[in-house]
Amino acid sequence: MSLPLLKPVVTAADRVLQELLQDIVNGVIAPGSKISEPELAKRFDLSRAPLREALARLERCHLLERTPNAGSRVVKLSTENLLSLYQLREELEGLACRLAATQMNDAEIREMQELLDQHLSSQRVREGESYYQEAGDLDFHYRIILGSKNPYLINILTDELYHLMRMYRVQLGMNGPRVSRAFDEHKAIINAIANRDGELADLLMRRHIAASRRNIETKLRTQI
Amino acid sequence: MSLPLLKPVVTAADRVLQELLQDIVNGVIAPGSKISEPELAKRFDLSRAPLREALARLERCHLLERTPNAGSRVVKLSTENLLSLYQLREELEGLACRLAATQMNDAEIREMQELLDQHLSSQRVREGESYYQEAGDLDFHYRIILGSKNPYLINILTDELYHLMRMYRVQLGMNGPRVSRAFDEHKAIINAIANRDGELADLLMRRHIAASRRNIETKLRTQI
DNA sequence: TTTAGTCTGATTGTCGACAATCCTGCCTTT
DNA sequence: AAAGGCAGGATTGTCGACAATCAGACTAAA
Repeated sequence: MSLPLLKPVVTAADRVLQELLQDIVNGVIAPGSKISEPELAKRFDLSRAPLREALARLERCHLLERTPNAGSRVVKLSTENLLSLYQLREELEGLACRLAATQMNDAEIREMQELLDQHLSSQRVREGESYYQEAGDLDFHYRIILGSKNPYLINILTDELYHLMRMYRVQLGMNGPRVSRAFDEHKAIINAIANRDGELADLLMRRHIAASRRNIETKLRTQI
Repeated sequence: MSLPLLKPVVTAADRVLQELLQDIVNGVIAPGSKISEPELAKRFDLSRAPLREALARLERCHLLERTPNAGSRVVKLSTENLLSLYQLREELEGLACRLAATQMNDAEIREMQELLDQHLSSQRVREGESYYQEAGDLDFHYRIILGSKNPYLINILTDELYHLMRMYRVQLGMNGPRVSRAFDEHKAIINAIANRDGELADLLMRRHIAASRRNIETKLRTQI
């Protein structure tokens, strides 16, 4: 269940980035709250230089908003932005599917099919255990994105939009059902890719994401 | 002919960012060459802190590649990457058109139509003067992107991919013809948006960008 | 009472120096 | 002669302090 989404951690800025990322995505640092550089520097016991480096990268992920001479704030979640995010995702992941249908080799496709079967069985065993389901879904999307072999597309989806989407899912409590549905949809998408039918894979992925969007939208309507 | 693509310049990091951006896009700093932080700091007469801030932003634009403890290099131009870039652009600007067709208000659309007429007449006067043509094209695309009203889409196209595309255009000498063609295509796209026909605007924009890609591809084949 | 201005405190931006890491060339060893 | 290890030098990452800027409270005038 390896999600190599995390960049290599070698520098101090990398470490504090990981911690901040987790805290923001999980809502430990509340949306809309102000970021105090001196305070965080003290908390992580390092100077402001690597901290600022980390903040810059968080801004790149749309998790922070920085204004010159005024500091950083954690982004606020809104229905409008969620909609904008999903509009983009439908388009980009659809494109990823179309490209993956021609760019992935047979071994990669077979590996994904096996992976999906694994997820299915493990999911049946641990009914309702949402972590694995979540990780499985992420892994599925992640592999298709990589399969597109388009470096800019990969960068946008896995580096710049991914964590913001996670933030929405986590903070709106998206552990819920829609499990078996999602598995079937994943299976259909992989089959289309295995048949080298990029058009169909594109269409199915758009529907899959649209369904996910509607799911999260209803959740959002009842919560906020 | 205002292209408000440049963020407000208030800090020292902003200034050096602008200079570096220009030098990299124009090839003054050669593609593939290594960036020396001490050297640049001396050249711009400031410390390494704001310089590193600028480098981080250039990395975000895909103009630099940084590896931990090894420094930064200017990206190299390649046919594969150019293709990947245009694949993304077709998809994203197509989406921008579809959204703009419903999101732009009548005043914004009328303004764009007038702007296009201005460009056409000024272009007829200054035949072959490529700067205005270039600026006109950029302005056209820019306004449609903004018209989508999707903040993430806007950020990706105007902040993260825009300068890299400029780099390809400049360094491959894309001043050339394809002027009148482009104007007609622009006109058709705006008309589709004015008719609130997002599907058509999407299609036309994809074709427009595909034509531009083929144009730049032949240029690239003869040059490299 | 409202508004404009000022002053203070805190925060961000920048600086120069130190520590840690990596690359290069040379030397040793097989 | 080739491969591996070992300094030496240079570069990047990090630190603590200073300067510039901003937010908010307070005062004073209309």
